[in-house]
Amino acid sequence: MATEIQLDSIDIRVLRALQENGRITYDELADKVSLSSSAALRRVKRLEEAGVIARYVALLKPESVGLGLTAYLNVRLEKFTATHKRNPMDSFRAAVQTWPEVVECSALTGEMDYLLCVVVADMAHYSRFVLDTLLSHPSVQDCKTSFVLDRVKRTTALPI
Amino acid sequence: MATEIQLDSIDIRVLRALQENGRITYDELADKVSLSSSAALRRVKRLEEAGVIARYVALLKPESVGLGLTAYLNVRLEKFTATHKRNPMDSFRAAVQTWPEVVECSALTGEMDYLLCVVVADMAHYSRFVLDTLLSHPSVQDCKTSFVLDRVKRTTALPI
DNA sequence: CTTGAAATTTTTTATGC
DNA sequence: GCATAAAAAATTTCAAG
Repeated sequence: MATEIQLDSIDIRVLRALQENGRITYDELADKVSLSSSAALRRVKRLEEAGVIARYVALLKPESVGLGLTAYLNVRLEKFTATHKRNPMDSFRAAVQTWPEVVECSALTGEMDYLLCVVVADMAHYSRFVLDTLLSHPSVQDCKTSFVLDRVKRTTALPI
Repeated sequence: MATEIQLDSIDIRVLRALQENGRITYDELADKVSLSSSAALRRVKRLEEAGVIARYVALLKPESVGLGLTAYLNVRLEKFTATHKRNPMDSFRAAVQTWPEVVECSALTGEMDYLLCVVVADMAHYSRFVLDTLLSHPSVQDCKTSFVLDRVKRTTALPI
């Protein structure tokens, strides 16, 4: 799972194909990488076991499940002082995991501490999230929002 | 593919399961949503045809394919003037599609025009991307980078 | 130590109820 | 919606390079 493994050019082609289509059959995959289907299977299993392939997922179209608004939020946390029972960072990170609207959260270099990507139904939902959830959290000092006007590119495929 | 379809509570549970595991078998899925496997299949096919399920993909662990550095870049484009042969916006959007390092690109509200998420091997690779590719593009005026220190949360699962 | 062909098991898909 | 059956795919086995 955690061990670094050596990837040859066939592995890379297998991974590219699976990033493109996670449900490709071993016959099709074998064709693409010029191997037999059993050899293709063995490659895939090895990559799964080594943790190179983390998981397989279905990707949904946000609008078709009623999620029409995406926003990026730069969040700044409170400084850690003796008055706090708990480290604001730990507290915030734990909270983020429980907020379903947050689909991405990264700690960043620069002035703002965290960048969040939030997916919601509409502006009313967004407003409720920021006021009742995010800014109500004791670790959060302030945030700045940018709304997504247009998703120009979005891929889960890593550049390999 | 584009038509809005009505989703009932079983559809939602099917979608949740598939966002979790895109390779779940229809038997397992049927169990989870308390349906027969053929009924589960029909639900999934309907959701695929309606475009609710966009695709199935494998997700890779970035570090295991040698991609250790992620950055968010706020990009500002040149204003459109008569000197330009082409609208900078169109030109930039087309270019972004061809840059494999860019895994996300969104047009945003606010001062900066675009937010890019860029995945690279290391700082040398990042530097080359910014200097030789991004800033060399005629449509790009300037950019500000924030590096990802830690991915606190990252999910492809939409909050349904 | 990896491959590929064939055999076997499991899953997917179509059909009738 | 379900159960069954046929087709397809995944997985195992095993002989060979």
